[in-house]
Amino acid sequence: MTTTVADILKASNLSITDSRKSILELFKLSKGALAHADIEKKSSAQFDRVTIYRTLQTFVDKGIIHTIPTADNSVLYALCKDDCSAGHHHDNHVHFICDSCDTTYCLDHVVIPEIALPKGFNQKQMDVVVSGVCKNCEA
Amino acid sequence: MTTTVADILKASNLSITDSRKSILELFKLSKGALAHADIEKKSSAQFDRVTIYRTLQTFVDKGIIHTIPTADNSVLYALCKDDCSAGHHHDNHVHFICDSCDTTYCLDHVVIPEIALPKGFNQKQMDVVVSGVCKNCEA
DNA sequence: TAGGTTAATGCAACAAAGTTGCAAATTATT
DNA sequence: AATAATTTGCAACTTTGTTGCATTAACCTA
Repeated sequence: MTTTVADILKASNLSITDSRKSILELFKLSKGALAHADIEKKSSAQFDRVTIYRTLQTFVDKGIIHTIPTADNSVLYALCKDDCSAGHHHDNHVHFICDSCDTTYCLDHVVIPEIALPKGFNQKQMDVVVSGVCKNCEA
Repeated sequence: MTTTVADILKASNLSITDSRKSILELFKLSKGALAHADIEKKSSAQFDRVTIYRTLQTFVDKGIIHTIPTADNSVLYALCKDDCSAGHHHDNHVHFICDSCDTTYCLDHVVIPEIALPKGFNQKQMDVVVSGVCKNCEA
């Protein structure tokens, strides 16, 4: 039942390499969105900048992660959830980014009300990114 | 009721300068979102790159324009509606990005309800980005 | 499991995007 | 009109992302 990162890579016909395993592991552990900078920090100079860029791009292409655009022009990456395709459209991520410590939180329990789009607009995914000060930095 | 660009600047306590007038004029003429590059082009090397950056930043700070997230991680700027004031961006409308044509829409009339964050989380800004298929691509 | 093939990595160099300090020029104030 | 306060432009720099190519690691077949 436990899907290993290797399984995910295999399922996408990707070679199983150290960098891919590590980076994918990071996503599984953080359970939230990550910026490119986060990954560079957390993998502690283990991999080349270029490798990380290419790995992220590969994951996006294969549908393992997706990008979240934000207004401040930073890109976030998050794991695509399986139940997304299963019709269970609760892919409504709420991510909170702390301006102070730069941590990204995945606020799973925060519910977003349905949003009524104008006619003709077909919603596939919704990303909500809130920024401010988190509970740890709110001294 | 013709509000000149000078009026807008004055209302925000900004000095009336050539660059600010020209750039603000561009927004009024285009009646849509502009990228930094657009402004550099359209003002035909009239102003320094840095001046444009700073002017846009000033406008954002004063609530004259706001940034729009896009799928390809470029920043777009658009005029705020009248009820935007400095510091108090009533800019909580939804942005819709079409997966098919990559166009970003400002859905001005779709208002986002307040979202209750967990204790200790202090909200400063919120971006809601919906992606899917827009009315033009929905053939 | 050894050996050849394919794919991924790391390096270097580059390109683009954005920032900062400071002197010169412009705008506002009296 | 003269002075004070902003704003601009320049230069240098940082950050972010990209590309080509040689090296290395992963995969596949026998």
